Amino acid sequence: MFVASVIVDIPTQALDAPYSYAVPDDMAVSVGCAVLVTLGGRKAVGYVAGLEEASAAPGEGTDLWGTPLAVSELRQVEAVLAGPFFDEEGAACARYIAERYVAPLSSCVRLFTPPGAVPRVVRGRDGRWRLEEPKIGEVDDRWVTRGPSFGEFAPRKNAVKQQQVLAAVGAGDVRVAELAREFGSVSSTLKTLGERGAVVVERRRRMRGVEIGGAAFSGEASGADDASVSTPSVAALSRAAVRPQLTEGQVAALAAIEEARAAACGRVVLVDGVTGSGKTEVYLRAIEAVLAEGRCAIVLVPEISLTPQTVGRFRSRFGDAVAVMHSRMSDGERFDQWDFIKSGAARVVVGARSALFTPLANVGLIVVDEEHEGSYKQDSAPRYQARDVARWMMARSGGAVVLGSATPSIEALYAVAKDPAWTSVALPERANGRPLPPVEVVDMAAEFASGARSMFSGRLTRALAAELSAGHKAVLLLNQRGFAKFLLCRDCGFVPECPHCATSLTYHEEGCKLVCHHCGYTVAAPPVCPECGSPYLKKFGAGTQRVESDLRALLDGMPGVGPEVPVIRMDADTTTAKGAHQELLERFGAAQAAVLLGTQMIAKGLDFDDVTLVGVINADTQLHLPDYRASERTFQLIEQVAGRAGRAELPGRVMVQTYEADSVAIQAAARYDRGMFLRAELPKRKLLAYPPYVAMANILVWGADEHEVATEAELLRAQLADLIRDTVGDPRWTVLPAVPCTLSKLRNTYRYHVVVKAPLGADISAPLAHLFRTRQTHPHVNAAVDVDPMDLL
DNA sequence: AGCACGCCGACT
DNA sequence: GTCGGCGTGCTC
Repeated sequence: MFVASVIVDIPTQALDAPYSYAVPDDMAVSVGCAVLVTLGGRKAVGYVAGLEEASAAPGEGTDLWGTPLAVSELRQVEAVLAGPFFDEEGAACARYIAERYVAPLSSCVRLFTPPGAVPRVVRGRDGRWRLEEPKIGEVDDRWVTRGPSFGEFAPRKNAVKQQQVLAAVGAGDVRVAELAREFGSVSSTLKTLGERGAVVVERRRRMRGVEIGGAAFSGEASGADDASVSTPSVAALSRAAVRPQLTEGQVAALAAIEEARAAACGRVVLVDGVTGSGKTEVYLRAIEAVLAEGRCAIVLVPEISLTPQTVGRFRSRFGDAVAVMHSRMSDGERFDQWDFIKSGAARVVVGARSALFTPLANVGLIVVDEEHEGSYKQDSAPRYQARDVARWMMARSGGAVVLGSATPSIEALYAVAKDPAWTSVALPERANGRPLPPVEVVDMAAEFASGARSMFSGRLTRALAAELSAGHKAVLLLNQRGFAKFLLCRDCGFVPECPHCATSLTYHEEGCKLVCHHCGYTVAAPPVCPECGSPYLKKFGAGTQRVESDLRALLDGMPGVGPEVPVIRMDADTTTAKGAHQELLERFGAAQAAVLLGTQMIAKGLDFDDVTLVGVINADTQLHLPDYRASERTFQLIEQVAGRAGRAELPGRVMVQTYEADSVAIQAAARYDRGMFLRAELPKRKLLAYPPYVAMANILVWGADEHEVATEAELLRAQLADLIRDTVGDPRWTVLPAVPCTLSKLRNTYRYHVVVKAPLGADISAPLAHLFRTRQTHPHVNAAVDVDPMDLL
């Protein structure tokens, strides 16, 4: 008799612990399976997190918390519904994430299941509980192949369709759907041919989002240099594609990675390489070595840089052994990739943070590219940091972690300095030997003082003219945060705000509307001030649309440039459609001289040889965000965007327009001087007790009634302070007062927060987990913990 | 979350 | 004397 620890899939704090169920002897259950159980008076889906032989002490078992239970009194697992989705290691990982990030166990377990592939328990209109079939499953295509008498069968002269079909099949297997598309209805033709034995129609598993026989990336229009590779065998890997000569730095990086892998204890190698230094080639070689040992590898990439080009680089080296996993894929596509990985045919998974949880066996290396990126932190429960989970996984399974970045996070740099398990290797030079482009800082305050009113400084204008007239390309970054256009009454200072969020509304030229960028609330722009009736409502700031039209006007009047030079705008508005992102980039790539104007999304990953000028229109807008990471982000942004210029033969240049020309973040970025930045930033962090010098957590409290929210936040603060005093008793722990968040109101909910700090290395999660497990939940006010928060907004 | 158990007011 | 309001509390 076995006892199963089941995590019930009901998202409630009160049920968020494993429950024990007896497994009938004739039932085949393994860890990771979805099962049907009865809980209270209802049926529920649960996941098996552990299996134990009914204990030696007769009639007794224990749950994961050690509570003894009489086996004879346990309810039975009623059915196995699906899976297994994970193994013992996966179950341990879910438990780790639940504890570390103070998240519901059920939400952590769900990380491992492909969405839509598990049946759900729902209540019918008759009030009864019943099982609803999964919406997602495998799909088949019908294929036509040559039959035993394919060669002999000769259709009659007037049987045109038969001839067409036979010709098509002769060139290779085809799908029935494809034949039908080309030749119209083919069902009777296929029936006849099938009866004669000329063809055979069979069902084959279809892999959604993957073109047949090839390795094209799905979800986007096919990439410019799409992989045309279909060599699956790992034996063939070493002879695949172009293998460039390695630089000295790359050789050193590989050696460090090999050493870390040999140690087999979750060591971390930070590949600290400037843009274009060939970090990807290092990853590829390291993965080759991992595969040669019979182990597998995961490559994590930030959501936005997961493009066909990125995937193509891995496919061209590892062929069909590459699986892809990211959030823009449909549930069907994810299911197919998940199943493909489960089958054991995939050896490398490339994907966003969720790729950590695919059923890839025997992972020996996890690469986290652009390690500093914020998208590795999930912003809903479980709020895990993929970089840190990767490290936990590799420590458990005896693998290694490779972090790559041109602008490593301060946390990573600190760990390299302090933790012997971390090493770093610098790739200080671009692989092609080109120098990094010089960065000029343009002091916009000085420009303004000298009478210039354009958002394009004289120097940027001259640089644009020079580069574009020479047939080169330019990339202009508009740092939208805090720069969007808003209305301001010159008489009373009134700024229209969103009624649901504590933010000013953004003015949109198109349709003369005011739009909230958080909740989408839209109103017509008022002709006069709603507060005082003044007609002097001034439009402040500049959105991408306005910058685009100003830039257009500027280029049109520019000698040697003119209207033929396209301006391609890339922001949230122009990239909503599926594939629009890719299409815009292709247009930019195909053009002669052109300007790409965009928001943050253009800062990384794009790689065009003929970009010679990068301009940052407004470098300092996010410098003013009230967040402790503001300087770090500004520094990183400038360094990243500068790397877009001069990647090939043509030399590049970078211009950074700013009103804070003297700020350290900007000056240091302009000199590519990380040391200078850190020497200014680290003492501030230390003095104010921010990471990397402390462990930090943020308790978010939100609800519809501001007073209730404030009261609950204060209650939590007091409870936590007491708990820490009683259980930890370390005066270095601090619980800051409950205060409104910077975004104090969002989508009609009021938001407060409580910041907790603990000494480095302390288990900051423990008291938080204890508090959240035992506290009485408030009926109208929600609370959530964010451990290692990315920001405190 | 959902359901039972439970202890007080208006109905057959 | 019973039906039913929804206020705590438990669910392997």
